[in-house]
Amino acid sequence: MSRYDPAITEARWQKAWDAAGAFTARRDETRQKYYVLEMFPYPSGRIHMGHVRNYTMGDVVARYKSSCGFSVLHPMGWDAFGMPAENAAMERGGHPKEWTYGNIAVMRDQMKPLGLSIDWSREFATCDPEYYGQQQSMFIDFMEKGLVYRKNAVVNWDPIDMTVLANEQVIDGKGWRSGAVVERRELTQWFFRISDFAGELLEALDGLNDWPEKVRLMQANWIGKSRGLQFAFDTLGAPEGFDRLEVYTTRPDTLMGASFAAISPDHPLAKALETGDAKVAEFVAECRRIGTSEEALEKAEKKGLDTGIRVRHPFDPEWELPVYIANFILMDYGTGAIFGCPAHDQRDFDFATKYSLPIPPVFVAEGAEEAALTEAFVPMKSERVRFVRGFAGGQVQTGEEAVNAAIEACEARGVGRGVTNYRLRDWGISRQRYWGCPIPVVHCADCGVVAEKKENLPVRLPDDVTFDKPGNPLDRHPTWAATACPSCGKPARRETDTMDTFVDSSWYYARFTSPRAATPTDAADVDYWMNVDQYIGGIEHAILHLLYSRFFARAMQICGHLPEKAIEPFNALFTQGMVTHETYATRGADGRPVWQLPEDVVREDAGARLKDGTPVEVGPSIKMSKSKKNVVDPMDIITRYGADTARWFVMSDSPPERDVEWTASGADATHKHLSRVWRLAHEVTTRGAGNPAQDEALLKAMHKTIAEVTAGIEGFAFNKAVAKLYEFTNTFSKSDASAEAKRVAMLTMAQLMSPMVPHLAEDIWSMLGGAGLVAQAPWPKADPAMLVEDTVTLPIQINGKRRAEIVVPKDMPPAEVEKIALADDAVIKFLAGQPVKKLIVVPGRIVNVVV
RNA sequence: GCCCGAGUGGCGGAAUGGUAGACGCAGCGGAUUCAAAAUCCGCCACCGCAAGGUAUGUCGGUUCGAGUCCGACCUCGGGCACCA
Repeated sequence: MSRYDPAITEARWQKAWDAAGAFTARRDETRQKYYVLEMFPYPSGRIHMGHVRNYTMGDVVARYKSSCGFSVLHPMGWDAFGMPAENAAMERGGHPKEWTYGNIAVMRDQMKPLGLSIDWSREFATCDPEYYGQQQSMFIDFMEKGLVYRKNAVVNWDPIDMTVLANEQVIDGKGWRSGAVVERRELTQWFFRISDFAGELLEALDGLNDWPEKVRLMQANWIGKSRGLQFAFDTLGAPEGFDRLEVYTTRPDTLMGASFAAISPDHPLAKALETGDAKVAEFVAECRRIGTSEEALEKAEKKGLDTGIRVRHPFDPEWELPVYIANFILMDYGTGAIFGCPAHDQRDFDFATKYSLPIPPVFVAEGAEEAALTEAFVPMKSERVRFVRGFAGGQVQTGEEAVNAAIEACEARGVGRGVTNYRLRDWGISRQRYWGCPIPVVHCADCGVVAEKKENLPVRLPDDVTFDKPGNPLDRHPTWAATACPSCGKPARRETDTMDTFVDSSWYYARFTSPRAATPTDAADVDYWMNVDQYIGGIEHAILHLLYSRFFARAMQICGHLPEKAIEPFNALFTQGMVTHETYATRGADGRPVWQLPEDVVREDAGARLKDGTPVEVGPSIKMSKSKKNVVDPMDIITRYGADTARWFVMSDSPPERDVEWTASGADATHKHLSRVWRLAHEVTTRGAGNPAQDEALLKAMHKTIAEVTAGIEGFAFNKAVAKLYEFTNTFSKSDASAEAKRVAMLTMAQLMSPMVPHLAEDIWSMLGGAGLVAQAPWPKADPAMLVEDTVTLPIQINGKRRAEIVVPKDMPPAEVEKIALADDAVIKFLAGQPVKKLIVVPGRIVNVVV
């Protein structure tokens, strides 16, 4: 055979790995463990390029670490609950369970040919009753530890379909199917007390040194610690029970610039006014049509309604401020009520301008005079400003100093108290949907809300459900909810809400350490395998999934399911970029976009069309997603060229943290390169003696490549590792070194390539007589003696511009380098006799002559 | 709107504050071939005949020296708590 045939070869090596049990993770106390995990996939139907990229990256790390002698755990599972399964059932009939397990079977079959070094014996899906039953058991533990509670919270309500909508299902304020204007509606829901951990989750970020700085920053901002003043206004003309209005402000130093107070439409006072005042009721109803997302709220036009109620300024009983209901005040942050200082907050400024309220400045720029404002003056808190209506601290101070002084001054006068607030809200986990983990509690008329007994777990989802009408099938199931109260035994009703799918993904990493255990985790296994040493996933999970997992690990530790060391479950995090693709859409009858698959679109110079000629709108290249249909099927590449080509391709070129735009070109070239390497290896077996005088040069290049590829893999710069391997391929190809040197060099190259293209590497390894499997061979080490160069080429700059270069011995003293540089013909020419003002010699780097 | 990123040849990208464009793709030229495929060799930022000049989204700044550091802006992307 003189050609590389992946179709045969890849299957053969996969069998060989299986036979050797190469990827079965074993608790081996004699070896250091390494747990590498990629964020597990949602079984959407077929694998896409993002999966190939993600899992190949993890595989490179897993195979590399294994070669370095670690006992590696590299598992795979399925994040299998969620809305799309129910949507599919509604659209196409069938059952979410069949749809989900069918997708899993397809995707598993697609992933296996990739040759990933996964321990498939640990596979599970979060919709397996064995998994969600353990989750229910932990929910009950959390209840016992006071980590769970119920309260009212708002949801998007579709008044036509009579169902709760996810934010994604609300488009321009309307339900995606019914088109009805969506309302905010309150429901009693289950919450995890993540906000109790706000301070700890924030502080512990400092210890996550192997997380990207940007993720830590995003999480810190999300948690949003602030120091401020909470105080109460006395009200005038408010309904009974609302004599005082509690507000929270992070800028108490601007209290003398207050011009109004504002409350959230969801504030109890707004609700009290709503019943007796048609205008308030109408305005509040309008506010409730904005939807529940913070984005929608912030983007909506800022509006308010004067309630007629007034509050007294705490420092001046004669000074009255109007109380507005304003659509931009969040009930979930602070007290749901604020005072507005338009001079120093742009949003308040716009509001005051709109409703003709006064705009008294509190401070001006240092050295400036008080003047009418055309926009809010909002300096950095660290900037010094001159207070013209201050009441605390010196006249000139920074915002920060003023805030602290104001809190002290207010506390001294008995106006409120300094409090630390967090933006982080408790985690609402109730979903009014079928395809999720049932919340294991029972509602009893006598006993109230009671946890299910653990021996009755799992509370299984019923199979006989229908999706022909909107709403929660569990709610309308004739018998499922009927049960006996675990406490008194009387007839009672099950909770019909299921859990947020983020719960499922908040502990799967721990379950992988003992996936069949009869308890959520097994002490010996979590102790050996935790933490995840390297976690890899999309940047889109930077906040929610990762924060929830950090919370969950703490909660599990409290309940005895994780050791203390695992409260930060991910030692190192790598956020890969996304695979993006252009989007294609035609227009539906209602004018809404109808997304089209790339494979159905014919791209033309002027635009794009469907195969039947329908014009297609081409949208920007964005994250591949099922909902936008801008997905490309990697299986085409695998069947045509083999898995190694797909793997090498996604590791080349783009740095892993950067988004990569998928284009069809390039796969062919990748395949050519791999064939070339194989051919070069094959030639080694047939060539003549060669020229031993060239051996050293080839082996030096080999050791340099070992160092560079190792550094590339360690540093998650796979694209650079690949580039260095290309370079070495060229060097190898041109070298006429001896047969033995070439054999050694090629064996090493196969090893260095093996994390990326394991099948090809095995083939070359066995062809050249390598011992055993390359997958189990120890990683090569670069010989430092072979990396040393004797001379160095120094560029010479004149006034920062490169004009010449000199070759000097590596360790030449700077004084001698200076002499040689100044004696250089090109340098003399460019200096043209001008005196040298300064001469900078950076040893081994550069010479700069300043004239 | 708020928080976080990214922007370098025709394209993907490389570059501890030290020769901008490694490596790859595409393109061009050549060898081989009856011809092709495959393979191999060479060229390849822009302007300029050249000397040389201009170039890392834009505008400023720090520095002997800036793609890299600082400030402002522009564009694109991610997240915004019920998409996963």
